[in-house]
Amino acid sequence: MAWPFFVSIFMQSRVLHNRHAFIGMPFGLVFFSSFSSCHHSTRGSLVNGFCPITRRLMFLLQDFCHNVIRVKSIHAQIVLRGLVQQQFLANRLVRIYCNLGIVQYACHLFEGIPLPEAPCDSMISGYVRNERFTEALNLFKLMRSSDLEIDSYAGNLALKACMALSDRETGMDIIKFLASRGINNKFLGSSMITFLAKFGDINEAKKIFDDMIERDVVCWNAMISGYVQAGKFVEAFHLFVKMQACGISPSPVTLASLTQMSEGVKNLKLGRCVQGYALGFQLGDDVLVLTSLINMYSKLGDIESACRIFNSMTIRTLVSWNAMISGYIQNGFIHKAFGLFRELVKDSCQHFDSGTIVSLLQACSLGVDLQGGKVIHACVYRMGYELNTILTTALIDLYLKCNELQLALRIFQRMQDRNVITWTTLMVGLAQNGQAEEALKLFSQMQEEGIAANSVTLVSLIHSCTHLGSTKKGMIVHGQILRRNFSFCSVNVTALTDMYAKCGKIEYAGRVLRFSSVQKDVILWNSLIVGYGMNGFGDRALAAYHKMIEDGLKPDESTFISLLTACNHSGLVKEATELFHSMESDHSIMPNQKHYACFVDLLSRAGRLGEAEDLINTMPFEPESSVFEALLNGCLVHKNFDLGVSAADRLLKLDIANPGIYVMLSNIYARAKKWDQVNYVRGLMRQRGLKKTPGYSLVEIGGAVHTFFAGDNSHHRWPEICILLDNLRSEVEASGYVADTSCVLRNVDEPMKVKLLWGHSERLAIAFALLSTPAGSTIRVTKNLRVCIDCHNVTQYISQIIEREIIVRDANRFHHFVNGKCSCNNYW
DNA sequence: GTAGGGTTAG
Repeated sequence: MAWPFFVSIFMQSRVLHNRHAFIGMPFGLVFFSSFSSCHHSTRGSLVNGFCPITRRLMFLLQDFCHNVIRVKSIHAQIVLRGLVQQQFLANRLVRIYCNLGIVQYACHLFEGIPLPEAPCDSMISGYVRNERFTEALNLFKLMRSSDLEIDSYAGNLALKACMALSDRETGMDIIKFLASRGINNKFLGSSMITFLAKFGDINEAKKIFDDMIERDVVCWNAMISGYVQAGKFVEAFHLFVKMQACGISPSPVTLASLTQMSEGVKNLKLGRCVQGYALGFQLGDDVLVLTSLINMYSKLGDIESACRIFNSMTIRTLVSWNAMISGYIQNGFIHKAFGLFRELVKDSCQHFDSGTIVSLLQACSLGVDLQGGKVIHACVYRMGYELNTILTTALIDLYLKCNELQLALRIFQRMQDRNVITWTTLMVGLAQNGQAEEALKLFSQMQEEGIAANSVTLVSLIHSCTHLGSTKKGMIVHGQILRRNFSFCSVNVTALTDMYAKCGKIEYAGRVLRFSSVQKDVILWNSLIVGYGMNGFGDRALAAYHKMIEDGLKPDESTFISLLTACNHSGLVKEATELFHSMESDHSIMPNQKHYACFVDLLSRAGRLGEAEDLINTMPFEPESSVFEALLNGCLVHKNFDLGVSAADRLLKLDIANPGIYVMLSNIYARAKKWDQVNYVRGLMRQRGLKKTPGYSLVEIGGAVHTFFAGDNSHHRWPEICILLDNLRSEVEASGYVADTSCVLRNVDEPMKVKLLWGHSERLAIAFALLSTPAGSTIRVTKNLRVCIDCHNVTQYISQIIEREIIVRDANRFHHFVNGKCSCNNYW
């Protein structure tokens, strides 16, 4: 609705611009020439020299700079009066649009003005403010190549853009360029310190800091903050002390850095000390300090202190309100957050900005509150904020979290101005809604539009590849990570390790780790342990655990989940029992519900149902449904009817809406051939509106992922698949395979059971892979549920007959079939 | 309207 309006303004501005050139607008030209010849610092005094209309427009812009609709109408007046060429007005408009987060308006306005007079500085600042760093750098390059006047202002902003883009090279180039122009003031010094600190060159930064002849409080702050960002809290604190010894008193910014430090070390006591310092330095009522304290307290979970500070504040900025609102949200007080918002708007009659709305939208996302989100969405439109990229991205995120895919896509398609984060949000959301393939397609589309992926984008893409079981696509993303220099980032390396391990290429996972210089943290080790476990290498998982301890790292709760699962898959009951007991005695980690569920799963799969039951009865807290689920599953495998039924009974009291329980219970009855009970349980499921998750298998051929459901004849090569499966069936039967129909838990005759087995999705996927890949190549299939015992048997035979390696990843482990055998040894 | 800094989307 607002976009065509702007286009019309834009068109007019171009027309006027041309007219301007020929006819000349008296006021515009007079003031324009007086501006271009005068020095920056004298501009302010000229404001009063403007004609009354210009002056009035300028004041109006100032007064209504937060109201998009009013700004647009003032903009229209400026255009109609032919004043758009006036540098002062254009400058202010560009700045206001950028502040409102509507960069494209500013951009069009900017492009309509010939370069020498264009408000380059404001535009560069607007780009940086809106995180459009590439555009900022491009403009800076343009300024350089057009030989425009460049001072430390634009230079510093360009340097900031380089920091955000992790582009060290360009940054160093800019520093050299500024030096060659003789620009070397304290502004640049501080920026350089920040720049080098951001790139981990904290020692280089310290050198510059030490070499500076005159150091003001800003320089000290830059250095202290550099240390805080680098996690060097001791050095930061020493510098803080030294600064005072040099006779420089801390500024509000210094104290803000110190509160961040308390946040970094997660030390509430230190935070309280900083608050004490603030009082000592007469900064106890500074907005900046108090706001950062609110932030620190709410991040550390002390919402009462945050609240107390907020209530005591005599002056509050919008940022303070936003910090408090977001603090409430982070601590789960959603209603209080909305209450505060109401207070802000109604009682205090203050304006709110996109930041406020973003926090509220986040609250809706967390609580999956679609209704609340829609109200805010309407509000966004009423305020004219629909073109703000951050806000719209938050809306897309909300709709995706509420599973409203269509709404999210519609907003995305209508968006004029999409950045990396917008694209990434959509990719993550699609993957979470089970559309990983769409997410990957979106990546190519994003690249076509010339938007560069960042580290978060790449991590989300790797997750999608993992989900699809596609190493081919994963390797393309891996290439991007190497090319874009993200291989030092432990999150990326962890995602890669996880992807290779979960796609059955455990040797690649090991190689990624060997060749990366990344500092291994617990999460990275955990992902490797999970990988080994899933691939059936319980011994290697244990070895990795011991190596990790040797390296001096402390295992965490997930380490033990990964280890217990690994032992479970490899049948290492003794080792698991030892680990489970060592948790508390050696590492002071109390086993939680998940640990108990894992251990019960392991015991009951190993047939030690009595021990599992005893363990549950001696648990120090009430067991959750996951614990009984593990026991129930064990009962199903080991055909313990009575214990199974009683476990299901307790389970249904805890979790009545979990379809998995009904399926397991009906399977237990089916095993005992109690078909009446089976029908009763199935009827109960239907009655309660619960649906069983359908099983499916995926196979990737030439970059395309093919999905098969059981008995699914919709694939375009279905006739060939049928023929191939028939042939395979006679061959495996000739080799001695006998169908094990125990897993077909339906009341049908034997031949029908066998027929159903041959329709299982993994067999269809394997047959299709055989049709579409060259002889001798490895076949990889991914299944969402567990592979059944008969499919497991038959795949062993198939691997022998066709002389191929077949890798099947199911819901929780890997099966490598080679020469008629499976790596997992034991199918439970 | 320049550096250091408090809130906000992945």
